[in-house]
Amino acid sequence: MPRRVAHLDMDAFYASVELLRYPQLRGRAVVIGGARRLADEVTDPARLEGSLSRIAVSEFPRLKDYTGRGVITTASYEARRFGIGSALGLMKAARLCPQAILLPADFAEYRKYSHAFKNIIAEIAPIVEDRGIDEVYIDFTEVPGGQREGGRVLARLIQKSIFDATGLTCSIGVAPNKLLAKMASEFRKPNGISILTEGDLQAKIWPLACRKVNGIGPKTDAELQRLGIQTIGDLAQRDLQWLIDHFGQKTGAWMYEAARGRDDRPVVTNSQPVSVSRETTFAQNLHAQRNKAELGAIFTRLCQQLASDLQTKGYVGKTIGIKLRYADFKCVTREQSLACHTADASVIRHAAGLCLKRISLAQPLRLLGVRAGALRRPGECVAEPDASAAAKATSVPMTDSMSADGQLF
DNA sequence: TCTGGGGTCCTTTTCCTT
DNA sequence: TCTGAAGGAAAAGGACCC
Repeated sequence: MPRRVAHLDMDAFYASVELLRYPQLRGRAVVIGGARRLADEVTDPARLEGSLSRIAVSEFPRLKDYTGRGVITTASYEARRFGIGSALGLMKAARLCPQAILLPADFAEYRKYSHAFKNIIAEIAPIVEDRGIDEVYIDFTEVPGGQREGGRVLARLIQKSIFDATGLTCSIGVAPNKLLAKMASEFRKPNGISILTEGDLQAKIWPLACRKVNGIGPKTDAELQRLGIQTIGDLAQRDLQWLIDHFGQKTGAWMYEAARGRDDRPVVTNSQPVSVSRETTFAQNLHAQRNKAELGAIFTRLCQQLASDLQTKGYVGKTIGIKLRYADFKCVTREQSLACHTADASVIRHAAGLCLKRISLAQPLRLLGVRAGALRRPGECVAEPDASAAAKATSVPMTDSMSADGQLF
């Protein structure tokens, strides 16, 4: 039986969920962004007493009225026509479409819908791989009807079931593997189905830009273009050794296979997290000396949130790291392994503090983050006889950014 | 004029041990 | 006792994705 893998992508997921809540905004340019201040305005408890659908369109905040840091998380299709899309700065977006309605992101609500649509899929086709809040891979191979019309019949059933239950639309690509299914799901958006077979490679995949391959980002694409490679077909013309010489063993070999539409990764139904982190960008840049108290409070809060996340998810971490972004956007990270796994806020705070002592804090900061890696379930944690890690944790190189009492903030 | 937050994976560098 | 090579683990950084 030929392998059939589907990639399902919800259409403008966050924006669509918001439109279910605010149907009066249908047909309007709506963007969702990191608008902390606006969260209070729109979700004002007094306002929530009435029906959300009765709030007049004129009452919603506009992009042009927003001042502050942040980027667009996502945009409705109407807003996308103005050139607005994910990761665009809010200030720039405001110039492109000042009248666009700006809503704060409500992740709790999106997660609710995410669970709902994934449960619907799992009832129809049990082998489902989670790829974030609005995407999944589905193995159609053994599912009854999964082979009919190359998978179109089953894809149609899933689309309809999701729409009937949630009012949301999605786009589905079905192909011999995940790599091609992912590309196929982009072909017809929104609410489309695309079927790809191995025979479609040259006609439908090779003319596409290399950037369409999931895994080729802006940097790799720029390098490929510099080498005269524009399309996936161009990439397929290069031999294996040439690609390895230019992009390294792993990436080169992967590109070689990808250009030929080959990908044998399975659809993985249960995956364990590798790390958990919390980070925050400050409303204004902060300075280690001038804003010591504020930074210290933020740092402690991040550690507490991280500990709480670990406990909620049922993990303990052994590697604690921090991330710092300076005003010039340069990023540094430091991490260190503990003698034993932990989900304790004070242990995390202490280890993260030691990491921080190894970084120069002369420049103003715009972001601070804390991370826990090498995760295990608490029961799996065993005491380790090796004391070297514990010893290492106390012998941290000092920098001149450390104050006399050993505390930074 | 800007550029979020939460992840994964890979490569390179550094450090430690033998 | 010192030095250097080799290998592995940990750390750092970067690319990429949603």
